Amino acid sequence: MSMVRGTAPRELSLLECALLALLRQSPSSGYDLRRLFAETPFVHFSDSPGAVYPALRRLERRKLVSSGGPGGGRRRRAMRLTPRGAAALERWLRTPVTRDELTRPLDGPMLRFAFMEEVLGRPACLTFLRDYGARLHDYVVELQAYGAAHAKEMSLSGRLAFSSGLADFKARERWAEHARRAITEARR
Amino acid sequence: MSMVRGTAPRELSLLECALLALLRQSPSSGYDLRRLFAETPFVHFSDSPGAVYPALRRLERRKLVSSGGPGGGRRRRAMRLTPRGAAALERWLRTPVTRDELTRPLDGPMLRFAFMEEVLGRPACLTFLRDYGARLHDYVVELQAYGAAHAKEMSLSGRLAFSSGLADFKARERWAEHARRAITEARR
DNA sequence: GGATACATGTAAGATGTTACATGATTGT
DNA sequence: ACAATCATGTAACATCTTACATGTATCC
Repeated sequence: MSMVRGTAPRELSLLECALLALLRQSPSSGYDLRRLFAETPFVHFSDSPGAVYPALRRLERRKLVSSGGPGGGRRRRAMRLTPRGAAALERWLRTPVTRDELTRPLDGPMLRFAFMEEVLGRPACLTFLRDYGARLHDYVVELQAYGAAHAKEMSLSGRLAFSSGLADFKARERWAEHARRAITEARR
Repeated sequence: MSMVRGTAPRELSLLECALLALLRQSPSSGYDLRRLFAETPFVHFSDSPGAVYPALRRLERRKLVSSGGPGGGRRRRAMRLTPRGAAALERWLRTPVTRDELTRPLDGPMLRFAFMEEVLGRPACLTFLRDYGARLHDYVVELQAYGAAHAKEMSLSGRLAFSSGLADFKARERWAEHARRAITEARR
């Protein structure tokens, strides 16, 4: 029963929206998009075939993207935006920000840390923070290398979004250092 | 290779790990946990019954949590950690941080912004950033109020994790301001 | 006894994961 | 012809979402 979803202009998933945006930049095959997701540390989506190909078929079914022909066999099929797809992309981009979009679940490391003191004690927290900080540093270096190599190809807003992600990780690296001091200096 | 998922010590989901940690703090019913998720802006998981109750049943099936009796009817069933559950919690907390745990998908607003200039142009970016900044500010205020009210009940590592989340949103608010200046001052 | 809040759960559907299957193209 | 790589897709499974169904306790 119930209907509701399954009929009308069901909302697009983030992955589907990202695919629309990427296809607007240049027509691409599912394989191209998977490689992009696998190689780009920035636009981070799954490169698994079971995610990308079904998403493309959903967009095609809604006539938001299309390849030229029906594409039999297993030949490469570059998809491109249709006018309806371009309109859907614009609508999505104009969506105002809601509070719910801001709230994100804690990531794994931070969730572990939040419960760590009570279960493992402060020495374990210090060990964890040293490890976490080192990984964050590695990743910041990796991101900076990517940014240096690819900034030229990005739009201004793309570069700014990238710099926001980079700043997030740098800030968290500083936080890890701060947290170590706070734990070291805490009495009791 | 292989590993076959579906047989052995399948990995616990983040939600399941969070449930273990919360049940260690105090035995709770599914309803308690749902309310906690609904009311806490910090440990952000879904409060939907279709997520929480099945997760508890999975943990119970693995003998990581248990209520006293079989709990017939629809009476309240407070679940608590078993020794196995406590061991699983400790194992999870000791998991070292991997690179994959650091990479997170862009959230909705930032993903939209990354593609915005090319499709909608710079004036739309400025409008978006003003809106985004205002929402971020509202949320920072909300988080600070929560922190002021609940810091006393948190452990040191819990407070530090909370402060990390708060710092993330403050940093993004500053970023939005920076991005507006960068776009305003950009030539062309 | 009846309303309301408490409390647990299921059903249908969407999406994502990993592992596998298979067709097409290219280089030797 | 054969192998390697490119390219698309499916199958089985797990989890989460929304909407619904149902039982229990409490208050008047």
